[in-house]
Formats: sequence, C-alpha cells, structure tokens
Amino acid sequence: MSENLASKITDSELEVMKLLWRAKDALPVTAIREQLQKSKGWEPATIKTLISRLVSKGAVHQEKRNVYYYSPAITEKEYSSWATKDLITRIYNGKARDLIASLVNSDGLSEDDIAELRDMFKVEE
Amino acid sequence: MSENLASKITDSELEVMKLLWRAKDALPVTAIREQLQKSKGWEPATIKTLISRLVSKGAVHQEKRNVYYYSPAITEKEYSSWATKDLITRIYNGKARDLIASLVNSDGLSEDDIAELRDMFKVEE
DNA sequence: CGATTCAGTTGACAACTGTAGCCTGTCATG
DNA sequence: CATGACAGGCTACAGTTGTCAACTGAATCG
Repeated sequence: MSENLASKITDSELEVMKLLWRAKDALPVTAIREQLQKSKGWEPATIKTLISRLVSKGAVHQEKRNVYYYSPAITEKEYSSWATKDLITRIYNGKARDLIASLVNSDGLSEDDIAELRDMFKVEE
Repeated sequence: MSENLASKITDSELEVMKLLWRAKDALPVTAIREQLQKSKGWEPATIKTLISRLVSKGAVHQEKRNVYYYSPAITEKEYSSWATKDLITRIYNGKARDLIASLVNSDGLSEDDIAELRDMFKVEE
C-alpha cells in the first residue's frame, strides 16, 4: 500500500473531495453543507466530521477568514492516478497492461471507448 | 457500490484469495497456512479467521473431506474485473476511457506497456 | 443588547477490518 | 490406548469508517 499524501480517502470523504474539486475556489462549510445535504441526505454533523477528517489527513486545506474556507490539498488527477496505481498494485501484480487487458476482454469497454482508445494509441509516437 | 457476489473482499482476505486462485485444486487449511505464515508472517489464528470470513461472504467454497478443503467461489477474473469497474464508477464517473487516459498521461505506463497496448488495439478489428 | 444561528470541536456508537488467542473434538502416532 | 497436534468455531480487541449529536463561542438580526 503506497501511503503518504492523500493516504486513504474513504468513500464518504471522496464525495466531499469531488465537490471541492468541482469548485474553482475555496468554500465555507455552508456551501459544502448545502450541496451534500441535498445530494447525499447527510446531516450537517456528518459533513463537518468528514471535512475535519480530510483536514487531519492533509487532503483538504483550510484557510482562515471570517470562517474557514476549504479547498483540496491534492488534485483530482493526483488522487485518481494514485488510486489507479493502487489498484494495479493490489490486483494486477503491478502490471498496468493487465488492467487494460482485463477491461478490453470483459465488456468493460464500449465500442466507442475502443475506437477512442485506438485513436489514443495511434496518434502518439 | 455494486455489491452482491464477492461483496467487498478486504486486503488481507485478498491474500488468501490469491493463494487459492494460484492453486489448481481445493486446499486444506494446512496448505494455506504454510504459505501465508511464511509469506505474510501471520499467525495460524489469523489465517483461520480470514478463511471463515471469506466462506461467510461466499467468496470461498468449502468441501468436507477428512477436513475442509477450500477453493475460490469466484474467479480471479470476475473479481478483478469487478474491482476495476468499481474503481471506474467511484473515481472516473463511470467512464472507462478516463481511467486509461489517466494511465497514459501520468507515467502509469512504461514504454513497453504502451507499445504492447498499441498492438492490442491495432490487431483487433 | 438579548436571542438565534451556526462553525468548529469533541464525543459517540455500531459495523467492519486486521490480527490473534482459547477451547474442544478428532486424527495420527508411538 | 494415551498423547500431542491441529482444524473449526467462538471470542476479543484496537483501529477505521459511516453517521450523527451536544456544546461552545462568535457573528447576526431584530
């Protein structure tokens, strides 16, 4: 398990991160709460807990104004690429190509996906 | 989270599954213990716990002989493809191609991998 | 200024996870 | 047959995760 930054963002916490990634600027709890309360049906307390856990583990940065403003301390790309490597390590013996092979022959990809990928690999040299 | 079969095999449990997948036939605890004790440094008790949890959640099948013989109830392919789809759902908004794109431009793939993938997508039509 | 609201902090609690011990019955072995 | 080893089943216990409530102090509003 390659830990360190962003070490283990949980599923619930990830919902908060997604929201913060979508926002261009730092957000106060109010804004975060508004969205997640509706979309996830969470109580304000739950949301506050998730935010502080994320701050503790260094995944979210807080900036003191009147009230704290929160923003991601890691980018979505960083996280998703970490999560992907983690999957590859745990499940595919560290071989990225095995992951892709698995996707290719197990209906994981639509015709469109395949076409697009063909392009993706064709163009670059 | 698409649950059901193999619902949430944990990291430790996965080590047991890997061993069972490698074995062609069902194995008694003895055999499982021998390998994991050395490779993982786990106590026999730990290994027994993992096996029974896997049996409970239907990921491992047990067959009564003198002593129980254990074998995977789900294939490695089934599991890894489930885990991959799960990742895609959670992190890539359900878009498999985004996963691959992320791999491509984030040093997730070696030159060799890319060459091989180019082939992979070239050949089939 | 007194009452209301709510951010931030702390505590809580059940389910799950990692790790392991104990007990009992059975099987092999001297 | 007596004994030791160990499979299976049960219990345990700390740490993590998903959810949330209570308290406190500051800002807001009438």
